[in-house]
Amino acid sequence: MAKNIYVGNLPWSSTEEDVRAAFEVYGEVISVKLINDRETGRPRGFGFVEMEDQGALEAIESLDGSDFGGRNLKVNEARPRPERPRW
DNA sequence: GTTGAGCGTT
Repeated sequence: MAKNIYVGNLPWSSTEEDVRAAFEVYGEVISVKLINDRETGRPRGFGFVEMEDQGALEAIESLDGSDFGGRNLKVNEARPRPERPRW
């Protein structure tokens, strides 16, 4: 099983591989998604990481409030998102 | 060439 993790307060110069490198220390990283502004293309400074349940909890407890790129990282379980309707 | 609370483009 896997969990979606919300990662915020990221430096604008950070990339997905940076986040993945930080998270894969605690477990298997399934996917990393950094959110950028769709209209302006600017990085929004937050993203989502998909991990196994155990590794996700370890990463949340360990990386939340920790220093990442000079910023205080914000890590939490992501909010459930509705599936795309297939109509 | 900028900015800083938050929950996503498939």
